[in-house]
This record gives sequence, C-alpha cells and structure tokens, in this order.
Amino acid sequence: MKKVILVDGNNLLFRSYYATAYTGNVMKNSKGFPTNAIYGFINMMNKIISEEKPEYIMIAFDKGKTFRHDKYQSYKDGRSETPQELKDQFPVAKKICEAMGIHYFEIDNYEADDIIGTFAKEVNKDPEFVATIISSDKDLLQLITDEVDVKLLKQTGFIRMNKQIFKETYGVDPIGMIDLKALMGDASDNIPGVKGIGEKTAISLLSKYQTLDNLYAHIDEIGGKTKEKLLADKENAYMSQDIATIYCDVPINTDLENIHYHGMNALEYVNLLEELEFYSLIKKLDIDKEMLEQNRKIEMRQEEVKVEILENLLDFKLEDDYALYLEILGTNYHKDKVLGVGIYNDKVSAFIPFDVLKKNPDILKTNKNMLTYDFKKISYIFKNNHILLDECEYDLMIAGYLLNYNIKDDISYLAHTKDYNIAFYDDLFGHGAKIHEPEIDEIAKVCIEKARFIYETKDMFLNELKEDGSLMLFHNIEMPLVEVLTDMELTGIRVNREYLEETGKNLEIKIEALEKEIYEIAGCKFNVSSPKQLGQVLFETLAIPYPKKVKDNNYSTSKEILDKLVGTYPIVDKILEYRMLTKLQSNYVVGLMNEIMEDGKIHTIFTQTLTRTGRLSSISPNLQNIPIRTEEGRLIRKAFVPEENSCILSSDYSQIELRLFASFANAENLIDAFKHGADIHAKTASDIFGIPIEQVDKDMRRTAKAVNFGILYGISSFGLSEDLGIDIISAKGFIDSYLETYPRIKQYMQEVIESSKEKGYVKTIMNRKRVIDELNNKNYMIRQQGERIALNTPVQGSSADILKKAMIEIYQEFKDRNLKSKMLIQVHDELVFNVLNDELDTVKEIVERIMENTYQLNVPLKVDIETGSNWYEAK
DNA sequence: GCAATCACG
DNA sequence: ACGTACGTGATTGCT
Repeated sequence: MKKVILVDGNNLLFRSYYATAYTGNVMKNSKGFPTNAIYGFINMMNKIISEEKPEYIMIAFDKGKTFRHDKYQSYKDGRSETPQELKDQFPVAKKICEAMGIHYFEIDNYEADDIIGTFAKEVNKDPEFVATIISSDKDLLQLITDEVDVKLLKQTGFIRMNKQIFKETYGVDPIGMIDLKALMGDASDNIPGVKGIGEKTAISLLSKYQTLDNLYAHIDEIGGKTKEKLLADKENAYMSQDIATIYCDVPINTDLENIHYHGMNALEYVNLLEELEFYSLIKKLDIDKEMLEQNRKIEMRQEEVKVEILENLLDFKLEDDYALYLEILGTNYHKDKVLGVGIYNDKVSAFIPFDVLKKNPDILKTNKNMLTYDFKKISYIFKNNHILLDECEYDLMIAGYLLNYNIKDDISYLAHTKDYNIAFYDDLFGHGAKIHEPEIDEIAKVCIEKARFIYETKDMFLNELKEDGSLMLFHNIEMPLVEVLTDMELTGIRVNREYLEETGKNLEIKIEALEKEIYEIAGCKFNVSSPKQLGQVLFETLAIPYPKKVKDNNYSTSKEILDKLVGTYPIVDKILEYRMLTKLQSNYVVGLMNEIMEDGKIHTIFTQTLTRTGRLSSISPNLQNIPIRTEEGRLIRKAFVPEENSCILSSDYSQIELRLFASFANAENLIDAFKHGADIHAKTASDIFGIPIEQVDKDMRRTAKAVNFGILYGISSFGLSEDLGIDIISAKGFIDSYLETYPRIKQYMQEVIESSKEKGYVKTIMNRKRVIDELNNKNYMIRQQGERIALNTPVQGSSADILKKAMIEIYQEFKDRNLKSKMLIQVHDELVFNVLNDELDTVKEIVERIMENTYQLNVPLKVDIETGSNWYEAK
C-alpha cells in the first residue's frame, strides 16, 4: 500500500491565520510582514508528515473565481473579504511548500477541493494506493471511499473519517453528502438548498430514498408541508446539488509519481525560515548545520569581526570605554566552566581565555567604563576568582529588560531583533545533556561579536530608555542593584545539612507508612504521584463522586478538588498528606541539599530581568518559596542558620501592596486606617458589613481579607467565590459592597483601565513600564486578563521598586559604616539578613528606617522585624 | 519538552 | 456561552 496525502492548503492557511489573528496582533517579522498563518501552516505540515509518514503528498490551493460562480452568482456571498494580512502570506506559503519538497497545485477557476477530488479519483483507480485528505472542511467528506479517508481537523486534534464512521454519523454513504447539501443547503457557501428543510429532515428523507433523483421520483409518497417545500424549491435543489459536487476531472497531470515525497531542500527551507524569522523552527531542524552555514548566503549587516585570541597580554591595553562579554559553558554561572571574555571597542577586538585572565587578574582594571550584558554574572565570577573589574554603568541585559524586550540568557535573541546575526548559544554549544565546548576560534568569534553588539547599540538603547522616561530607574535603581545582588549571591546562606538529613529520614518513614495505608484502602498498588493513575483509582476504582464537571475525560486531582472530599473519604486525607510530605522531601530536603556548595552554603541566583512586573526571581535553588504556611513545611526554615556570633533577621513590609493601592486610589478611608495602624482586614470587614469594628468576627475578617486580596488581583466574583468556598452571588455581593464603600477605589480602577487601554501600557511609581498587548485584544477573555494585569502591575511593580531602592540604600549604609552584617535573601516584600550579634541594634535601626522611609507616599509604610537563631525563629 | 501539581509573595 | 484573580520555580510523570 502506498500512502498519499492530499492537503487542503487554503483551509490550513485560513485556520492558522484565524487561530491567532483574533488576538488582534498578528505575528510579524521585524520588517512588518505578517507571518502568523505561515507559522501555523508549517507546524501543521510538520505534524502531518511526522504522523502520516507519507510516500506521496500534495497541497492544493484555490485560484481565481471558480466555475461555480459562473453557474450561481451568489456562491459564497456573505463571506467576509479575506484580510490583506492573510492574502500576503499565500505566496510565501507556496514557496515553503516547494522548499519542503511538497508539490502544490493551483488551477485557475478551480477550488482546492476540486484538485483534491481529482487526485482522489486517481487513487481510487489504482488499488496500490490509499489516500488521506487533510482539511477541516466537511465538504470534502463526500470524497470518502474504501481507499480514501479524511483527517478532519478540529480545534484540538482531529477526527479520522472513513466510510464506516461517516455512515454511522450521517446515516448515508459519503457520496450522499452532496444530496444532503442539495436539500439542506450550506450557509457558509451560501448554497440555498430547499427552503425550510434542515439537517434532520434531509437525513431522514435520504435514508429513505437514498438519492435526490429517487426522492423526487417518489415525491407523491411524501405528505404535507415537506412535499410542498420540495416541489417549490426543486430547481434550487438541483442547482445546489450541482454546486455542492466536487469536480473530479480538473485538467491536471495526476501522475502520482509527480507528487512523490523526497523531503525538503534544507538550504532553501532555512533561507525562507530565516526571512520569516522563525528561529525556533530552524533550531528544531535536524540537519547538518555546518554544511548549511557554508552554503547559505548570510546577509549579515555587519562585516566580519576581527578575532584576536590573546594567549599573553603583553601588548594588551585598553585606553577607552569597552564592551565585555563573558561566555560560560552552561546556564549557571555559579557552577559552570568559564570560557573567557570578548572585548570590543573602536581599537580592540579580542578574546581573552579565562585561564589567561586568571593569571593577569588586574589587566581589566583600567578605570574606563565597562559595557556589559549580564553584569551580575561578570561581577560574580570576577570577584569569586579575585579578578579586578571596572565600574559598569551600562548593562544591555537590564536596558533591554526595562524596554520590554524578551530577555534571555542568550544575548543572540536580542541581537537578532536588531539585525545582528549572532549564532544562538544552543546552536554553538548545545543544550542540556548535549552541551559541549566548541573550538576556541569559534568561542572567540561569537564572544567578540556579542561584545561588539553591546558596544555599537549602547546609544540606541539609552535613547529608547530616555524616550520611555526610564533612565532614572535604569541608572538609580537597576544598575546599582546589580552590586547588591552580586554580594548577596556571593555571600550565600548557611545551611544545616544534618538537620535536613534528619528531616529527610523522618519524612521517608512517614511517606512509606502513608503509601502502605493508601494502597490498602485503594486495594491495589499504584503510583500516588501520578495524577492520571490517582484519578482512576479515586474516581473509577473507588467510585468517589467527582465534585466538579468532568473536563476532557480527565479528572483533576488538584488540592482544590481533593479538599472538597476531605473528611468524607479517609484516603483523600492521606493522599493530601502524602502530597505535602513528598513535596517537602523532593523539593525542600533533597532539592536544597543538592544545592549546598562546598562552603556549606546555598548561593541562589537572583534573576533581575525576568518578571513582567519588576520583581526579582530566585533560581538554583528558589529561595523565595521556602514553606511557611503549614507548620510541617515551616520547619524547613530551621535549616537556614546564621554565621558565627550572628542571628537571622527578617524584615517584611506589612501590607505594602494594599497600602500602595489605597494610596494610588487616594481612598481616604483606608489611608486613615493605615495611618492609625488599624487592623486593615478587620476595618474592611467593618466597612463592608456596616458594623462596628468590635463586632467583626473571625469569619468576617477572613472574608474581608479575601476581598482585599481579590481587589489587588483584579477581582472577579467567580474567583472570590472559589477562594472563599461560597456561591458566586454572595461573592458578587461582597465585591459590590466593597466598591460602594470605597468609591474612590472603584473610580481609580476605572481610570487605570481606561488610560492603559489608550496608551497600551502601565507604569509604576518609578516609571517602570509594562506594555500590555492584551488590552486591545478582540477576544473578550484576553482583554479582561489585560485589564487585571493593568490593575495589578502598578501595585506589584511599585512594591518591587520600593524594596529595590531600600536594598540599595541599606547595602550602601552597611558599607559606609563598615558593618559586617549581610543581606542574604529578598522575598518580594521581605529581606533576610545575617546580623552580627553586636550589630543587632544598629542593623535593626537602619533596616527599619530605610525600608519605611525610602519612598514617601500618602500612606505610611510599616515593617515588622523579627530575629532568631534560624530563619524559622525569625518569624 | 510539556502538563500537572504545589511551594512562595 | 464563554472560563475566570496577579507574579514566580522545581519536581514529577508521561509522550
């Protein structure tokens, strides 16, 4: 059997276009050429090829007005005009087909359907062949035969329609589809059919009379209104039949050997992908990259860099500001091998291998300005290896981040957006397990290219920052923060390994016991950590009623669901406990122990250029999500201990986000409450329930607290009801009551949404700008999400701004006063320090003063400070 | 490599 | 009728 694939090209492109176009922002390359339909099209074609493994394949496209228009001028009337952005993509898609090695057909006056029909007919003639048609258009189902089936594309996935399934679904043979349409018409193609006859009647008529001809031959057997309708529209019925019939004799060469699939022309294909800027697709290709590189025309805007590898530094001197790029082998600069640095300015274009640099640790202390990409990485590595370094006032990674570019470790992504064609890191060095060290010449070249990119684009990026009004943020917050974070990363936090080991053993015992109990109740052994297996055991084997509507035939076993079953089914309690304990074990006991370095400390990396709000993130390991909400989890914090003669001090802002929100909205009522140091959730409860604050009970306070949180996130009655476990109506009641009580908040929220929609972005108090594409989206849900982002970002982002500013000032004051205490960790609204015992009072005073006063608002900022002999005690 | 889950603010 | 609170990271199971 030889497999033939017949693809409806028009259908695929339309689907791909509309699959993403509803966002209102069609994907384009940097030249502004729309690419979204092609992107989806390529992915779909790759999928088809990998799934079907065809020996023969062709794609058909529509061309010109079809013969159907001549016969029936209203054919396809009422369809909206094809958007120009989609039209533009057709010619390129055809080029892609050619490059992929797939023959495409377009014949004037015929639709893709007809071409496919013609090939299907050919396949039917030759018993050696079978065919599969790919489309989401049900019209093509009429072509189904014993040799031809249809892969009917759905929103997700597909249905394979063959003769048998078709008959079961529609009650007639596939060819009967035509007569079905003749009777019921087709609104999408504006085929009239018989007026007043729909799918139900049409199917029942045809299952009795099989064909249109036969039906009219026995018209007298039919009674009443149906007969009248059939007779009145007989002409339309036959005309519709004609139009609905796919024409299977298009004048083309149907020799199947012409559509034999031999695979792509890699060179041509990659050149096209490059033009389209589909770098991710290029990377996925499994081809000989070197051969390709040599063959393909590289249109680098830049001329080749000069590459000088310095094995000794006798003649090396830097007399001007310079860009420096440091390359490592991997993604974790705390652990991975350092390869060397590329250095570039108008006079120098050189690479210094790291071992050479280590032997000359003062060669880069020039008192000129250094320009960088990821200054924190450089400064960490230099300081860790006792290499002196110059001041840095410009880091491209941070500039790009503030400008809303998508920043990755690999500078090449940013470079490509500015037409610098620098090799991607993964292509040169590999990824994950396949990582390897290339020849030094290659490393040197790419490293210098990166330095040149930094050097040459500095003024341009600074200008962009200036236009956005973010220069202050850049110079006064983010750049100075680098040194603070470097110091925190270098310092690290001491960890009690024995304590973790002990905890791990205890957990192990409890987990094993629980496992046994769970198997016993379930009556079988299974992997409790597998949501799939667990779902089956709970809701099928044990037949526990599923508390929510079943989605996609899949049971969720999330905490949210299981919590509803707690107390009723003992196994559920045990599973939740099992989950909690295994989480502690794998993530916090084993996970943290693996991250302890030789000095007995954990050194996290603070990612400064990732979050969309301005917060930091913490990786390898994440020290911003150490448990605290449950006692068992919280005990993990006992493993984080101070140095000699020191204690742990934790200082966290009380309700900073709510204070900011009240301040921005100028909600006097709330601001006053904060000024008087009231319990803000109790105060809110008193206001929305309209009772004196003394009468607020626990439950009311809890409700008010949830509403306060909800407001910060851009509340919805559904979300609140889920959170509180109440019905949506009551939740809506609370929200309405809140907004009535605080009309300023309501007004502020409306203003934020309005202005953000107009501008397309929001800003924080320190002019951190977040572009929100979702705001003017055509899709309601996405627009709503944009509005929530617009409401939340100024709050979350300003809070981040303030804490960053405080960190810089605290760091500076420690330095100025020669304190030995150290800032260790930042957790969004909290700072953790190692404090020398004899510095405790001083540090407390500094931290509290700076955090509370670093930024003046019309609400006070308050911090709570605790100390202890470990992080657990400092609560 | 992705989805599900759950840890934090 | 939709599908639902903002921002993160690590581990596990599974394709």
